[in-house]
Amino acid sequence: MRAAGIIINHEALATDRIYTYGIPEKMNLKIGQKVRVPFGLGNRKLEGFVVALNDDVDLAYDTMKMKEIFSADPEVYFEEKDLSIMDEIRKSYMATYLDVIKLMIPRGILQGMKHKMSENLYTISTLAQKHLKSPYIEIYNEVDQHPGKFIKSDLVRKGFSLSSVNTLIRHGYMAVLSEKDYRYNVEEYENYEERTLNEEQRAAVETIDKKEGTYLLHGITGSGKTEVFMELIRRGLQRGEDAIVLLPEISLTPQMIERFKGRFGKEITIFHSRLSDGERYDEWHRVRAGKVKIAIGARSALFLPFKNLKMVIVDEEHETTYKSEMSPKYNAKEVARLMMEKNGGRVVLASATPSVESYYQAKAKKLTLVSLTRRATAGELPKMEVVDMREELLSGNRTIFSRALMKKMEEVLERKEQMILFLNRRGFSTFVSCRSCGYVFKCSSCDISMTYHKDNSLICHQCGARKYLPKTCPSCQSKYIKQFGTGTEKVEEAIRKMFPEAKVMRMDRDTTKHKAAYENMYQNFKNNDCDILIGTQMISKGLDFKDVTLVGILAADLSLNLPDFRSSEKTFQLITQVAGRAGRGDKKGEVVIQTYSPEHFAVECAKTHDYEGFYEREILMREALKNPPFTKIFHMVFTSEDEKLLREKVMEIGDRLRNYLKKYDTIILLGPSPCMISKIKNSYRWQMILKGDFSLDSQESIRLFVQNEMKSVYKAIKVSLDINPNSMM
DNA sequence: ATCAGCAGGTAT
DNA sequence: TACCTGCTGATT
Repeated sequence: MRAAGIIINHEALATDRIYTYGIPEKMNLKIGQKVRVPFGLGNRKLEGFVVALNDDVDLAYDTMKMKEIFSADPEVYFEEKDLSIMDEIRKSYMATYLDVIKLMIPRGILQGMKHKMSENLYTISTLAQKHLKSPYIEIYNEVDQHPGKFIKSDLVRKGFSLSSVNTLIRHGYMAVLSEKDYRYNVEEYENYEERTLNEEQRAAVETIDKKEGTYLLHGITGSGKTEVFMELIRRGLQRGEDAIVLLPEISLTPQMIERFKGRFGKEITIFHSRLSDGERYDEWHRVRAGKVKIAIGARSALFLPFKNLKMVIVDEEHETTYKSEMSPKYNAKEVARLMMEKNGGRVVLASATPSVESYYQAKAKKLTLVSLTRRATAGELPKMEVVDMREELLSGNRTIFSRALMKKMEEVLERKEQMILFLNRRGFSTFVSCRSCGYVFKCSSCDISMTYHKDNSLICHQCGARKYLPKTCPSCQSKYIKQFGTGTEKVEEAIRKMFPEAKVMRMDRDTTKHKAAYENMYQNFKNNDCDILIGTQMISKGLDFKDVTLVGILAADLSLNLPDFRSSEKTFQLITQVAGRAGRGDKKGEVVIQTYSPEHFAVECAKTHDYEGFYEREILMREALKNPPFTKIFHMVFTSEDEKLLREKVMEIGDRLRNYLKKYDTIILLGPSPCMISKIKNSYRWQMILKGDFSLDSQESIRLFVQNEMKSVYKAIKVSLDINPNSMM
């Protein structure tokens, strides 16, 4: 009998393997199909996916005991050519087979998502004399001008009566056609004008277009990287090649969408996390049907089923969002490279502030560096000023704004220009404590202090828990409760007091919860209905407004003091990116950086727009401390509600692992130790950090060792494994 | 998840 | 000896 290798859709570590099933006589089975199979002693009907056929199936298993597949879904979700990349992802990021399959299929498929059908109206014959009167004429014309665009209820919404519509259908003037309804991407945009490329941009295009490979496009803010992407895509399209542009979610602004859609029209799909499952499903099908040649989207767009994918552009490549925090914890930049190496295509990593890892690879000639050193539009790089906040304090200024920034804000308002104030922390104040006994308000289920918000509530920024701030201290009943630290809400309040007539907007997670909020704010700012925009990380990129002449970075130290080996890099990138929002039009831009550590090299180099200088300093530190790109980090986090069991078991595993690791002389183990945030949602957290030169094999054997050690407590303690995580909090 | 198999207990 | 309960381990 013919046989198939099947991955069962079942969340359990023990079932994470390929099962062998017999294929019924008449069944024509292909790789990537979803099947139903009998599983376990009770022969429960479970779903699975075909990953191997016939000769490739491991037939060591006793074929007499082999069960048969019940049925197969005709849809093919992935193909044989995808299997090698899937396996590489699985091994590189220590994921399960099922996790990787879930990457390839549109979300919702496992819940039985189907095409939505729509009952669209069409005209089929011209109106006869007796119906040439109101309201029939109006209805007929409406449908005739927009064939297939309306369903009955649309017309009712336009004020026509349902019975009149039905009359026209009954008399054979119109018909209802049941069609596949694409739930998204119907919006059209005006044609976006093609800009002529400058010398530098053209040279960049030529270099990258000439031959396949991986490129790092290092272009200062405002140097017109997007135009380079568009030209590269245009040339690829002419050769019949597909392309994907990856962007961090927050850069996927209406402005960016407008530009791409205006330029490439219907051949494009916008694929981001705010799509519903149904919308994703439809877009996935449009790609597979070949209706779409280009995808713009977040990380997950990388797995859209293009036929001839030859280019992946990763914009803002230094951003951490390309590393997934969910299993499989893949890095989209690395996966894109694997894919393009296999397909013979191009990867373009682009940034004004490349990640240290990428720049290191460029220096080591593992990828090709292409630079854009001039702003495409007239504007020059903004003038930078660093203000030492310690001196402000010494001179008696205890407000959030330095005197230099105050003066500049007044001038900008005077000149009727716009400004952006950046503070990477939402809420009103960072923490609240009792001045009498020192009690700090902490989240009851997490180990972090709660943030005060202006509606008199305390919010845990880790789990979202919320409670009202009591009038007295819960510990000593004292009334002297004080808020410390500053968030965007406090900045907004201070600004409104100082400049009551200025129009102010605040943009952070709290004010952009609603789908349209971001777009509305964006339009308001663009139309000059706002003088001062206050925001978090969210405003640090993508925004391109010509009247912004001042950017204030209120506390550059916030990211500098994080206990993370990337904190300098993060700070340099943030300052450079935010500063890049200033002076993008004809007017000159100015930037004020407020900090308590003006002498830090990340601040100094950002001030002088000196990426190279920053990199040279930073790479020395990385090497000295054996951090990436010189090593890989293998992070293990153990979580449990039982604090004592967790501590004891993890200590024990730590001892045994240290012993086990003796055979790998390049790998060192740090810990076990409690995580920085030692409790989240009532789960205690311990960690082990392994640094070194991991191969896929050593990674695998360490994973198996740890999982085996965990067997006896697999219900009480969970372990999460991550290769090169973004953060180890 | 779910079921069979088994150990170790209690009721008869 | 029959029956119950809780644990373990495997699922093609």
